[in-house]
Amino acid sequence: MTYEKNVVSGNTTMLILKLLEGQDMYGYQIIDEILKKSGNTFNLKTGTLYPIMHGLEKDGMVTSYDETAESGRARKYYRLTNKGKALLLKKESEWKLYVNAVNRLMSGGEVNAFG
Amino acid sequence: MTYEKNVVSGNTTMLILKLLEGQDMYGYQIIDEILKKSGNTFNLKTGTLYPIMHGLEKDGMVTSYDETAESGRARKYYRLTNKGKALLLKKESEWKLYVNAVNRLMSGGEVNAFG
DNA sequence: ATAATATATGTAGATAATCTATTTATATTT
DNA sequence: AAATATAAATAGATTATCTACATATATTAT
Repeated sequence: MTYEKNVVSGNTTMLILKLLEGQDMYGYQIIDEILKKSGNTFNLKTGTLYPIMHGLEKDGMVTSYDETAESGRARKYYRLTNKGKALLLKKESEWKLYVNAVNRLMSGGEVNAFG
Repeated sequence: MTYEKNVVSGNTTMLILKLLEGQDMYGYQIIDEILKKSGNTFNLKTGTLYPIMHGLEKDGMVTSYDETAESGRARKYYRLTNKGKALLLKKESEWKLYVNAVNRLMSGGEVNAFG
């Protein structure tokens, strides 16, 4: 990551699921999209992404299928399942709670906007 | 943590430094304050806090001194140093960048409020 | 044509943050 | 007197991400 690893930890799966909510994608494309859409902030490594994708597939959160691009390159596309959509909702809600709690702490305990 | 560990990872040090910016505190107090001010969301464990405090002290981010409370209990208070204040600023700025990047991704890439 | 780079998927082992579980000790409550 | 709360601390486990490597094909530069 462009970031200290520790700042980032834990939300990568949520970001991946969110992208797949929009459309099916292959691994390299997910890395590119996350880099672009985050304003060059999240530079996910293949050593991080592929194991996550394999885990998501094993757990039934995504399914995969192979396709050959016009370029001739073989690509493995991932599609979000209903189970994966449910996990995304859960992770979104956890993320919101977490951000709110941090913001409360960072603004001295009152409810107000930090950032 | 009340949270999945992974959602939380990495920002505990920032929260601790932020509390110490307000006043000197001892370990157990930090855990209590973080729990309260986060709305019972961050239930930091002693096995997490004390090693972090020792690391911060070793790195010159905090200094410590012993005091005995009216209750008779021995407490080890921590005080934020200038170096620690600088680290807090850095971590705050990283946190804001991180949240902005996640929000951008979670709202489909446009700049707009998520949560 | 050949070399270098970009695309694409994958694995093994290292690093680091937090957790669980335990230890020690004193104060308070039952 | 026993149980619980406060207070500090450490050892070892778990887990997310990273670095580094491996393999293969397509594109670009020399």
